[in-house]
Amino acid sequence: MAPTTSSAATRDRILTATTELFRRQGYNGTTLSQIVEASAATTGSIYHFFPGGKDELTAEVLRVSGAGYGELVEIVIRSALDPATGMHNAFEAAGQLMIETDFIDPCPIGTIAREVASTNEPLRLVAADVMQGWVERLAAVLVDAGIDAAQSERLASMSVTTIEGGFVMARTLKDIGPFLSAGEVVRQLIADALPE
Amino acid sequence: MAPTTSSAATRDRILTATTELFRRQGYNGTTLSQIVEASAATTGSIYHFFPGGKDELTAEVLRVSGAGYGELVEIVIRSALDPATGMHNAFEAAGQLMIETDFIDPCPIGTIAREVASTNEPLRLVAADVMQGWVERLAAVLVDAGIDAAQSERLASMSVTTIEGGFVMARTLKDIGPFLSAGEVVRQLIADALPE
DNA sequence: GTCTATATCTCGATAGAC
DNA sequence: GTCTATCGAGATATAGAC
Repeated sequence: MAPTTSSAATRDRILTATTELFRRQGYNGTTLSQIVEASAATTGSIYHFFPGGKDELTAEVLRVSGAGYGELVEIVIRSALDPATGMHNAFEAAGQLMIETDFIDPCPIGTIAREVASTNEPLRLVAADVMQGWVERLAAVLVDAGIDAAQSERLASMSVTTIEGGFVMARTLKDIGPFLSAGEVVRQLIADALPE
Repeated sequence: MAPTTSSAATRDRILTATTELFRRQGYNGTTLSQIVEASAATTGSIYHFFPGGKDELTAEVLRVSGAGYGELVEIVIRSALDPATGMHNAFEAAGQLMIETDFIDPCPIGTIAREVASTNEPLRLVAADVMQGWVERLAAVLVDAGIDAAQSERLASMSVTTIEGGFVMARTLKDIGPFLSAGEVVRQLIADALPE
């Protein structure tokens, strides 16, 4: 039972355009009219697909892009010989992306979360779900590599913390040096925890 | 040569109120009329002290509060027996503050930096100066404790990265667990680098 | 599902009296 | 230095034809 082709395409265009705008401008810095223009949709279409307006659209952007980032990072890590190397590769790839995009935010979720955490509880909860999901996903990879559950959870949490902080630093300084050197620390932390 | 009492008080009230609003709502989420109300000033006074409007006021908030945070952290670290313990104390204090304030942002600079990095180059540069200053300040403390210059710079950079990432996590999850456990990792990293 | 038109509100900024 | 009044622009959201 395939969805109507044109509807799906429009909804997707709206989500994609909004994600891209959020990466450059955050949540409060992005307006609906910018989304209308960038997605080549109309105000009517946006409210058709997201009757709750900007906040419902934002929640969906957080969920969809959050799941995408989590999946991407897991794939990068699992395709390496071990998770320490894999995490290192993930930092390298994100750093390369920042260089290539002139330091547009690789992932807007941390920015939006910090923007709305005290003022928009529904959106904060969505962001918290996404971030908790990242930690659990990473922890599962580390458990699969033979690290015990508690240590895996701590390392996974530290990894997400470092990635988020690294984005703040890189984007502000327009320099991936601190980001990559933080990635090297995380690589070592994971390597030290690996069995054998 | 003391400044006019009333003027200085008003200017300070504007800066303080704006910093507080930024901690809850970020840059784009805070309006001039909110600043007027919270500072008990008037539009005219704001433009009198900050002729460049919101952006000039924001730049000054970044500089003043950024210097304040840097000084505070240095004092906390230097008042401990060694910088590893001191850094641990700084994480504990920040965590305590987040609990007490229901997770209002302890420091809005990272949020604002990420909000404006792609859209407001003058403000991005101010934020970069502030952040670079933190790293240099922390590195100097580590050098004083006997760690070589290159290693001190890396550890200082990693510390700021971890603090910023920890703020994102704590504020989003409303849980200081990940923040404190990241602080424990940083404490260990510094302890391992200390001579003797 | 998509479109245009528009309602209602608030934004940042300015003017000019005091 | 501080005040009130207000500007023009642009915000989110809605209405109703198609």
